Amino acid sequence: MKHQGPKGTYDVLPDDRPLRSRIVHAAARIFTAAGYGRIETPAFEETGLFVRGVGASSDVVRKEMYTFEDKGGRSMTLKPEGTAPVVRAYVQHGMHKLAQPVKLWYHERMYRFERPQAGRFREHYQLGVEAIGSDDPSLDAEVIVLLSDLYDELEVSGVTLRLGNMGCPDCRPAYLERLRRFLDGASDELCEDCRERAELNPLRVFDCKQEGCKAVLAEAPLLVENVCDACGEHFGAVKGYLERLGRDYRVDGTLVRGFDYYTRTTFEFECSRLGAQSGIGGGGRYDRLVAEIGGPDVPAVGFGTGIERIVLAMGGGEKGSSGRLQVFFAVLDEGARPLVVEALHRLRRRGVAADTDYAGRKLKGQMKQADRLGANVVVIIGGDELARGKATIRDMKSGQQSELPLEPLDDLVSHLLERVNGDVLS
RNA sequence: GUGGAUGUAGCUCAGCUGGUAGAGCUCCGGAUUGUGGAUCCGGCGGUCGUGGGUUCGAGUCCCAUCAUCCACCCCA
Repeated sequence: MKHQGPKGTYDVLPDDRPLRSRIVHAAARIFTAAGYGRIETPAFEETGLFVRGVGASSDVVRKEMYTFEDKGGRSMTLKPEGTAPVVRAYVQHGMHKLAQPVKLWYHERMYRFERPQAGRFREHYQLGVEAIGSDDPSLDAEVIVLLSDLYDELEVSGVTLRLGNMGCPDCRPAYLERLRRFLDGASDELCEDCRERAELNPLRVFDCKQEGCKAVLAEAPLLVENVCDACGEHFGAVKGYLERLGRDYRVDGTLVRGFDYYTRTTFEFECSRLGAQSGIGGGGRYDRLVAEIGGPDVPAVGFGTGIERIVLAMGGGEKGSSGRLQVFFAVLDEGARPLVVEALHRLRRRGVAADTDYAGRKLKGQMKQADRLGANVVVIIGGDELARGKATIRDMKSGQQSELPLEPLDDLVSHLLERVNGDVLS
């Protein structure tokens, strides 16, 4: 093959559309009902936005960004995640002067330079929301329930929710110090990776799957249990709201998310139907991020969820037909084509899906094509019809046929419009 | 960046211990001088991922390379 799509990318073909549209429409409806307005941000941003926002120590920034220099010598990066760009837009457009919180949702492509595998791509789509300008715990719950509602609406089964608490700049450093001391004490029993993690980003050791490390970590102090009173109370309130809304969750002290900006509530939805990449969506509170990138010191909370993973969890394989045709013109005599071209145009302008044969098929082939396209009505114009100034109208469901005059075209078009409108209503 | 598996027709795949490529589906046509979804028949379609090597001969064996998939890592 001469060319193929870049590694880790894929094409969305017409038959993939119905399922994807259903997902995005469900999200739009659910987010809109909760007062979220849609925002779109550029495909790329200044590299510095992600370095400062996502964090220089995160894997995403260290080795997964699509970074390039533009013709003006500026370093740009294809966005690897959705929160930093939205926050940048919030600051740039002075949204802190609007009524708070400002609620935004997005549907965007993200880019990360990773080795592809099941449910992981170099270009992927995410749906997400960001609620900026409030630290009310009910907003944390709102955001979590919004995502949970989306999965419910789409009937994604096998989804579970894990909750964590990252604390705040007042209490986390003390905990990290304590964890580091604990890890130092047990460093003989840790794997090489974990000893390295203990230095760089100690929380990451909780991700380790090595049995030896897991045994050690079972005894480790957990951040959820060592936050300050304010963070503890906030977390308690979030849990209370979730319970009131009837959402099951599991508090998981080992839940660690990949971005550095999280504070207090973090959460992750996992789906048993996914494979190794079991996370289907997640997010959390990021009370320091807006200030970090140069905006006012306002708290915020949000999530992102991957379209590909939702598709996978929904069974992915089921493809729908990309569209249903209403009227098909079977042309047997090229003399009829000018008339057909005009009739098609008029029907289409009225919103009727109409098509004809362009491949020189015989009548049988054209009927087959009409059937494939799901046409309700076929208008047959052959030599006979043309000579008599008539068109044969065939109802594809009943097989019944009748004739109509070809001229005036207005009458033929009105008749067809009436017919398909009837079909739509029935 | 690391490990494993796999690369044959547009799609899904067969091809035994090396002898020069097949099926099903799709598409087009015929059986039905101008009528769809069923059946039967026929046709189109492949430098067997690529490049070397071994051999009289390689889809089949060896090496390299590329790609895809799965897993690690990390995340959606």
